[in-house]
Amino acid sequence: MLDERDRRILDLLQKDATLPVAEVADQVALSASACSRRIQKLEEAGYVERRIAVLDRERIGVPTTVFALIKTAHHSDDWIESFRKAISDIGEIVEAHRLTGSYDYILKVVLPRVEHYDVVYRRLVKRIELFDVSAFISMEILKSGHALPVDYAE
Amino acid sequence: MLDERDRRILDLLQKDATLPVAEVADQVALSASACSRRIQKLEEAGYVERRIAVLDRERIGVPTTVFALIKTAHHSDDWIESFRKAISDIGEIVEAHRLTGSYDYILKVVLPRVEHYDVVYRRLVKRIELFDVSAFISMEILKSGHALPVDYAE
DNA sequence: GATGAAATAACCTCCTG
DNA sequence: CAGGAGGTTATTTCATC
Repeated sequence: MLDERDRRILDLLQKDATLPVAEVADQVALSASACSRRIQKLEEAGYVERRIAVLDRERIGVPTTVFALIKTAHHSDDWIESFRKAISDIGEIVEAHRLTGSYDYILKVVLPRVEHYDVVYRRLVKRIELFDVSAFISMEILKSGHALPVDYAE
Repeated sequence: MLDERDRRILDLLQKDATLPVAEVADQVALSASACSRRIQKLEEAGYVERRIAVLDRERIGVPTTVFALIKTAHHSDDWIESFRKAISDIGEIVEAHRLTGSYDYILKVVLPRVEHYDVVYRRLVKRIELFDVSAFISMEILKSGHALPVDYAE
């Protein structure tokens, strides 16, 4: 369903959505009108989830990243519900996955500084019981991709 | 430097950058022109890093997420350089951090399906020596935030 | 210094050839 | 696919507070 041009278009837009259609058209060797049509099709088909502004971590006051790996003994529906709610309420937790293996959950937490992790940790354990939480502080971001590989898209 | 309106504007745009200025203006009780000016100021001041299209993981063919936690014995400049290069080259690795603590690195990997993790793993260990790699498969995304908390911004 | 209203400019989209 | 008209949206100007 998608050809190389479509993938290229998606890749360009996921890196910079402010690109004028005319410029995208240039880069994929297409006329502006044809390119505009393709972009519309791609959006209608749901390839583009949404368009967002990526804020600057430094400027926005949360330059620090901590990953929290969580083990829990509780797996009741009630507990899970409370946990979900807590995750959703705490803004510093920007990403959360339920895992397989020796840890049950991973949280990505953004903070003004490392010491602030304690505040978030307390806010979390006040609401739910956790068996074990290991915090890993990010010292350096090697790749901060909002970009997905487009090679598998069809 | 920022007031409540500015934070609100940033929050709206980081959730949906397609919002017409007029609508953002409405939500913060401002005229379109005043709002447009504020957005410009915010961009000039560097609060907005960029604007991007977020692609649909399912549609784009990489619905599966795996977190790889890595320990390494090597810390020479050469090794680090090779590691960086590998990370940067492998598209399935969408995020990478250098950590403190019992693990040295964390990678977020996106894949067409779990079995494909092996392909990425082999591609990585072919290029660099790793002491230990633990893979944690995401069974469920509880929060997939591209959104930062704006409360700390000033 | 920041606002709102109106004028201007830029852009996208649709239509025609 | 190229070119241009028409409509929509954003930006700039200007007067005002």
